[in-house]
Amino acid sequence: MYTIGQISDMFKISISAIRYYDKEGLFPNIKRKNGIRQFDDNDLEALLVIECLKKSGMQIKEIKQFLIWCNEGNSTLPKRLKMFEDQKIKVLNQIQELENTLNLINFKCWYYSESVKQGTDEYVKKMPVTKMPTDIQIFYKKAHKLQ
Amino acid sequence: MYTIGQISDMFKISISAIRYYDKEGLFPNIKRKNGIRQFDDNDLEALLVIECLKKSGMQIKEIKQFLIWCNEGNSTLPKRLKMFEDQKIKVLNQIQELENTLNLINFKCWYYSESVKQGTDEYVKKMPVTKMPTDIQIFYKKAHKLQ
DNA sequence: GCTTGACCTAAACTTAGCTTTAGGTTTTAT
DNA sequence: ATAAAACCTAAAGCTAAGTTTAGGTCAAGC
Repeated sequence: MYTIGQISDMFKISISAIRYYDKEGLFPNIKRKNGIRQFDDNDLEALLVIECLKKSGMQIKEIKQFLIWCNEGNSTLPKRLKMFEDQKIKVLNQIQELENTLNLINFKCWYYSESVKQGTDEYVKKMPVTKMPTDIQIFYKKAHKLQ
Repeated sequence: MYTIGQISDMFKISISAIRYYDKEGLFPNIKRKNGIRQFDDNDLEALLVIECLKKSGMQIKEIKQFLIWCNEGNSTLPKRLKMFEDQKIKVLNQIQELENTLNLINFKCWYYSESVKQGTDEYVKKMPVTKMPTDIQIFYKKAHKLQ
């Protein structure tokens, strides 16, 4: 059994945030003694999943629904499966989007490191695609829909 | 030259959002005719970068700073380079975190697809690590700091 | 016995990034 | 010439995910 302060230290989540999660229904079965929350291993496990789902961009309302399903027993297993399958697709899309973003950032890193070397960006700005490094060319053509 | 409505269609960004970006200083040099905004190719280019930086999690205040630097000429080239280099690291970290999240989601997908097959999760819950599929084992050991 | 520290609640406040509303001007089409 | 469509501003409103504040309870150590 852990107090809210111990949980806060373990997970590096502020006490007020944990109370907020509880208020929003993320610990549907938490025990209390004299009004004081007592977190057990189930609650730790729940918090692990909560952190994961939050990082994947899921909202607290949706996470709450999942925890309600967990409490309803085997009849909700297909719903829980579908939730994770849907979330998997969302995370894969997020990774893809970040990789596209990374390509533009890499292009800008190259652009500015060349410009800094020369003290001006006027030559880099005018540089023909064929004179750029190969990996930069690939991005540049994609972004500008050339060739 | 484009009107705000055309920009909105091109970028699939709401008109009110574009006005908000302008109010926040993301188009420091935009032209007006009779009070009506006239977006030129520089503004299109800026909006491309704005979208990219937003997707990478950068706040509008910081993006504004970048656009101010762009207007200040060559003396700010090193600052702009550093900004993109820092942002690159942040994006790489975000991708790493999403991949960790994906591992837990994959574990849960496996867990629930087995449970759905059996109509209950009691056997999957008790399953020894050595009986899990190899890719699932790898995650499980990592997450539970076994072996 | 009293003070300190850890816990509690309810409610107000905060922040970012917009959207909505209300009222007004300009452009375009008929 | 006029009506509709597209533009404008300023200010208020919204949402999520907390944080802060104010006031109170409870257990432990001195």
